[in-house]
Amino acid sequence: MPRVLSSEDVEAFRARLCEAAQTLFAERGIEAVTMRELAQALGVSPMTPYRYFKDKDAILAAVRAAAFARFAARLEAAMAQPADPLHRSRNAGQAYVDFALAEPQAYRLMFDLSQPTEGDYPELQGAIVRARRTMTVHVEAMIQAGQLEGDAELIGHLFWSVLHGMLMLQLTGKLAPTIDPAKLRTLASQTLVRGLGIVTP
Amino acid sequence: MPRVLSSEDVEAFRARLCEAAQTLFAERGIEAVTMRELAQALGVSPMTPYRYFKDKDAILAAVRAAAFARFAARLEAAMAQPADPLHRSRNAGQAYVDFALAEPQAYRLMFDLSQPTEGDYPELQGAIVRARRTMTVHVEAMIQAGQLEGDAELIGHLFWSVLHGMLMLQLTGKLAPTIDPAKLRTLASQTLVRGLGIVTP
DNA sequence: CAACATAAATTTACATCGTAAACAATCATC
DNA sequence: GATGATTGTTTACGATGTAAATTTATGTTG
Repeated sequence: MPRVLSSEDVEAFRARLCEAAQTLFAERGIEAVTMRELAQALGVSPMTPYRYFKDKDAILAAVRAAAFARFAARLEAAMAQPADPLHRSRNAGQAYVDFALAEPQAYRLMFDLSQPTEGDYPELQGAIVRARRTMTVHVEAMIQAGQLEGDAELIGHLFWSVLHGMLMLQLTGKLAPTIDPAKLRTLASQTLVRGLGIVTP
Repeated sequence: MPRVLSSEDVEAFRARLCEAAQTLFAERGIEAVTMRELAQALGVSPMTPYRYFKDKDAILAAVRAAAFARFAARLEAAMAQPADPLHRSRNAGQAYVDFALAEPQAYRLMFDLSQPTEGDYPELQGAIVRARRTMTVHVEAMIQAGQLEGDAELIGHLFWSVLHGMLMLQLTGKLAPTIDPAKLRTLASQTLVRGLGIVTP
C-alpha cells in the first residue's frame, strides 16, 4: 500500500523501527536480532527497513543515539532536582547506575567496542557529546559552590570512569562473587569525596 | 595426511590455532575473522578446526582464556619487582594499562559483553579467577605493610574499576578530545591514594 | 603381507544472514 | 486517462557457521 510519504511519516517509521529494535535487543540480546525479525515485528516485508536505513549498522547507530539521548535525559532530570551541588552529583550518579542496571542491553550497545561506527552518524556523535557534557556539569557546579577545586572536565571524567568501570565489571559478571556491588559503589563514592577534597555540607 | 594423534599433538594444534586466531583478531578485528580464514591461516581445510574445538564460541573462549593468562602473568611479573607495596601497586597498574593499550583487541575480547559464554568453559573461568586474584593481592600487601586499612577485596575491586573504566572509555573513543588519558590516570591515582588514606613512604 | 578397521581430514551440502537487483503496486501530475 | 516517480515486495546472491557424507592414510590383525 504505497502512498506519498511526508518526512514526518519517515521519521515516524524510523522511530517505530528503533523502538522495536530496542525492545527486541532487550529481550533476546543484540546480535540475536535479525533484519528479518525486525521487519516482521513491524509487520512489513523483510526489505522494507532498507528504505529507511542504509543498513543494519545505521539502525544500530540510531538505536545507540536514542539510548544516549534517553541516558542524558535521565542524568539531566536527576540533576534538576533542587539540592546542593554535592547531593545533585550523588543523584546523578544514582541515576547513572539505575539506567545501566535497568537497561543493560542499551548500556552495552552504548559502550561496547563492537563497532567503531562512531565517526559516521553525526546524530550519534551529538548524542554522545550531550551525554558526556552531563558528566562534567555537576563538577562545575561543585567548583562554583566552592565545594571542590580543579579541572572540571578531568574530574568529571574521573567520576565517569569509576562509575563505568564498576558497572561494566558488574554487567560482564567479572566481579568476585563475594563483592556486593552496592558496597563497592559506596566505597567508590567515599573515596572520591575524600580524595578530591570535596567539602561536604 | 592423517596419523594417530597423541594428546600433545592435539594440544599443539589447539595452541597453534589460538595463536593464529589471536593474530588475526589483532589485525582485522574479532568479528571480521571467519572460520574459513582461520583454517586457511593454519594451512588446513575449512572444517578441520572443528575436530579440535566444538564451535567458534569454544575457540573464542580458548583465546580469551589465553589472554587472561597472559594478562595475569604480566601483572604478576610487575608485582614481583622488589619495592615497597605502594610502588608495586603502581607498577601493577602501569602493567595493566600497558597491556590494555598494547593489545586492545585482546583486552576487548576479555571484557566485552559479547557473549555470556562465561559459565561454560571452566578453563576460561580459572583464568579469570587468577587475573582477579592479582587485583587484590597488592592491596593485601599494602595493608600488611600498614600503608592502608580496610577490606582488601573491596579496595582491590575499586582499583580495578577505576583502571577498567578509564581504559574502556579510552579504547571506545568516548573520552572528550580535550582529555589526556595519562593525566586522567595521574589524577585517578592521586585521588585513590588520598581517598583511601594510603601512607606514602 | 594383504585385508580391514579406525581415526583424521576433506568435500559436499544446507540453513541463515545481510543485502543487491528486479519487480509490482500505488499515487501525483499533465 | 496515460505517465512517471515513489513505496513496498519478491526474488536472488554471496558469505558464514556447521552438519553429514566421503575420502585418505595409518595401525592392526589374520
